[in-house]
Amino acid sequence: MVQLGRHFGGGPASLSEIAAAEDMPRAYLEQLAFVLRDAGLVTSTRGAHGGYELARAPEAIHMSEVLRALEGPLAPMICATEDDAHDACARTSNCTVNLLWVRVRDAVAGALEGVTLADLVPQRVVPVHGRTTEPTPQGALTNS
Amino acid sequence: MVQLGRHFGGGPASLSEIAAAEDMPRAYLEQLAFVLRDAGLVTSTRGAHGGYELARAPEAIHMSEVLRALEGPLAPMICATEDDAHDACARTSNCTVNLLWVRVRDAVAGALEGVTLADLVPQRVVPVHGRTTEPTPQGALTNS
DNA sequence: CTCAATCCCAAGTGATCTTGTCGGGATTGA
DNA sequence: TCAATCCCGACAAGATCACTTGGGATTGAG
Repeated sequence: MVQLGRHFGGGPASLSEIAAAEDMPRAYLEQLAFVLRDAGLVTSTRGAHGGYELARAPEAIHMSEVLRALEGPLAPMICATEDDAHDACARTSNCTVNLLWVRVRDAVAGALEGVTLADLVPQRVVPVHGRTTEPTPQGALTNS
Repeated sequence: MVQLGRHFGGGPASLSEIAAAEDMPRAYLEQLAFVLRDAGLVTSTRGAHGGYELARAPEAIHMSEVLRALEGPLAPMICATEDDAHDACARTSNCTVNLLWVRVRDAVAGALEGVTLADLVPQRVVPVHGRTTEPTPQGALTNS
């Protein structure tokens, strides 16, 4: 799913393109794209030559956002949701394990926060003038 | 599930007791208990007054072990399993997201490693003579 | 010895989640 | 107008999770 992100970084792309490149069903990608759009991570242009585009530079998109958008609030367990309405679990009072989950959750959040989309874009050799696969239009892709 | 662990720390307990205390179905607890036993985390004594007991002191049992035993190798995604037979995902070659999952996995493992069963046992007031809530048994919980 | 309490174990069930599929719109550039 | 594209809701197969069923085997107490 997040494979989507990889493909961005270049211009706007239609779902059909992406579907072909990732060989995933187009209809499924649509679903994900809507969610990402609602989350403000991608922008869409409709009509004949429409498609999706990143809303921000890849370096500015933390994977935590993407994951939260796609999979909901990242809680390893109910009773450790991020918006602390944490009386979801009836056992809450006598359940000390909560502490564990919260810690795990924070660890995950931290790891996710530390990775941006840019980190996951495979380096398509920056164009000196060879132009092999993909131009890399604007200043993305600086770090590993 | 892991609630089991909480109840140990005292003497050996029969499943019926634990089931009553946690109000969970006894039969289900059995399943979990077997797994924990196979993993060497608890020992069992059969027969009339049998029951389960921790195999080690609570401070010596990392939650990572418990979780691994109960839920299998902790991989946030297939393609990031712990035993690095990591060509489970057909897309592996062109999939850079793997890096992300590995990082998340390590973060989780770290968090789990840093918490022992003792940290999750609600303090049944250790007999010194004052202490109400949290005696912190021995040098656990030093870091955040 | 007998019996009940307990652990041992495999297989099955039902709800929920994940991963998609389908079908039909709405919007836009050519 | 027409085709390409996004938009959206509802459905379905498969896996997974939490739990149940139905039997054993082992042991201490009477």
